[in-house]
Amino acid sequence: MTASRAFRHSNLVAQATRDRVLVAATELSYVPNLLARGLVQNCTATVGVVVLELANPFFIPMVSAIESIVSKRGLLVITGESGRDEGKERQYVEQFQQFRVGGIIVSPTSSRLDHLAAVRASGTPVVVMARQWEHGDYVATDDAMGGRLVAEHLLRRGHRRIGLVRREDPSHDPVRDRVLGFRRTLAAAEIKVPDEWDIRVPGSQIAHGVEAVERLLLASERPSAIFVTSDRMALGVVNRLLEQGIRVPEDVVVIGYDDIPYAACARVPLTTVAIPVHLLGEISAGILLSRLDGAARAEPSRVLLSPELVIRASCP
Amino acid sequence: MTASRAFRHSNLVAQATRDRVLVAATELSYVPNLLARGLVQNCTATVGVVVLELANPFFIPMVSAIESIVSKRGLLVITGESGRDEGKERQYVEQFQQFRVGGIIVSPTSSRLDHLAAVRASGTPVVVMARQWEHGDYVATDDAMGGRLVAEHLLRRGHRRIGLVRREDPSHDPVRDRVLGFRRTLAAAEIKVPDEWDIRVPGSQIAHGVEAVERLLLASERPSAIFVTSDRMALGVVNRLLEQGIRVPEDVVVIGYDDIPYAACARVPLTTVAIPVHLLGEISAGILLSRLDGAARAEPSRVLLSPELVIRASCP
DNA sequence: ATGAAAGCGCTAACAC
DNA sequence: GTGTTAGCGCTTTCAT
Repeated sequence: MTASRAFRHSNLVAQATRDRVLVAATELSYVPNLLARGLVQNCTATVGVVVLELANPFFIPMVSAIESIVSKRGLLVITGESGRDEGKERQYVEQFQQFRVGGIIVSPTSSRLDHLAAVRASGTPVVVMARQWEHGDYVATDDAMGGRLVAEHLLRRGHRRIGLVRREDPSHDPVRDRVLGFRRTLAAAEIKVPDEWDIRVPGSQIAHGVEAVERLLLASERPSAIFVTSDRMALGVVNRLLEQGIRVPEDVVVIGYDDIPYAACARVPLTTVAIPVHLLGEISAGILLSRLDGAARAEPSRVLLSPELVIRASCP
Repeated sequence: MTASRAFRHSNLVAQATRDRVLVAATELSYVPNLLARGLVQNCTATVGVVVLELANPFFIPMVSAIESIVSKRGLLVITGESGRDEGKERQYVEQFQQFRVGGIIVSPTSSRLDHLAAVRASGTPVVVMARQWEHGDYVATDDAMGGRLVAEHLLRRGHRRIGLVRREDPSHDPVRDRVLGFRRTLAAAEIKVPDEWDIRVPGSQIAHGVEAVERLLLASERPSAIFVTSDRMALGVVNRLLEQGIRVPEDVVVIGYDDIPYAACARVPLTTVAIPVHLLGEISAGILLSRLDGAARAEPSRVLLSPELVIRASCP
């Protein structure tokens, strides 16, 4: 018992005794068993995090920020990648519960969040990241606004023949909202993106941007502007356009989304929408920690961050 | 007891009984407690991973590959970021042990690996990633060879006035080995990098590349070629050179290292050294799994992967 | 095919 | 400031 107290830095143990315990522990190369503690307390000093993709510059800063913040409190981070598969997401959340993590941060695949509500109801704090959540804490960005910023910029520059490249992913609201805000703003100026310039690709890698251009160039005419819903794809779009002898921005302007660090170093530096990804992680972690500190019954925190247009050479 | 068996799909339980158990479990919204199991078995279905930086395109594919492979076996991944701080690295490894992880994969900060030897001796499998390890399993790349490839290419192109930009990090062997192989090959051609062209910066971000150029341009003369030990920095180097009106590759050629996906989309597409980062993670995970499958006492696996020169516009 | 008993290493609650 | 007791939920072992 005294040993247990010594290890937890309880002040109910004399300094001398504590020292003796610690010395003995070293001699015996004793390693505390956090599982046993977790069993008793029905909770461990861990945070489970599920994102759509680990190897994605959109999510990396979030995971990194979370890790950095919670590790300062001695919490470990368990990561999971759902790969946009709702089943996998559920599985991770369930597995986290089986391990009795202290809290969970999820960037959900779809807007069906009932499994998260259940977890929350069972007492484990849950924060939804990069998407809104009616029934609990979330930290998201205003994606419709981001889409609007893009459209407004294009309209200001006088573009009317506008194309769109986006990941085919009906359930992923953020992209849907970007497109929604974009379309709505264009519609107000009586502009519509024709179907042949509305390209959907199956992923958001650089290569998918390349693929998108190939399909876009099959159209009878060429747009004067292209909105690409992620910078990674936009990099591929610009590269492929240049390879085809189409100049950016002289012949076609391109606007991306996310403002990844590489956007400024691109073949043609990208005009894009910056979202505070690091903040998303930071604030999510902060909310989770406050829940762990006992704010369990407080009202849900609803945080909506604003994106910003960053103007560079690809659409000056 | 029967319930326990039912959950582990033991075939010592009748199908009918199993079904009844599972139904009852759902009704009671029972969640198995993996901590209790871990307490009994003194080991959990988890893998601890420590890397120098999570938000680094060098490590991301490794973590992602590890996650993808071990998750197929139902193992969770606990991630830690040492930030090149040996103390933090040790702390993570210790914490992993306290949680009785099944195995550990570390990309170590320094070449002092005694703490890992101790862990291994205590029975937890350890794989060292991206660095060689005399006393245990490792998966690394031949960094000296990478440096040699760069030097050979520059020599072939007739460069003799050569600069070097690298992260200041004496303990990080990979960078040291790149520089070593590079220098040795140049020395064989009786070329030396003068001190004023040997720039050390405190980090490996894009911004540190920018900083490096500023310091390089203070030198009395300008080199005709620059080797930058990571692509992220090289992106900053190229950007800054162009901003200064110095053309790449006409005035100065630049060679990077890592071949991150963005290298091909850079302002000037980067000539660089490709390292199979995904394989590093994949093979590390494979070795760890084989250890968990009982190959505990087998000889250490020593895997050394070869880098490849990728020639693009920044040094054709 | 099922169950009973014991114990994994810890902490909460309660003595002293 | 220190020790005792009990029990967290599971698996191992042994019995039936």
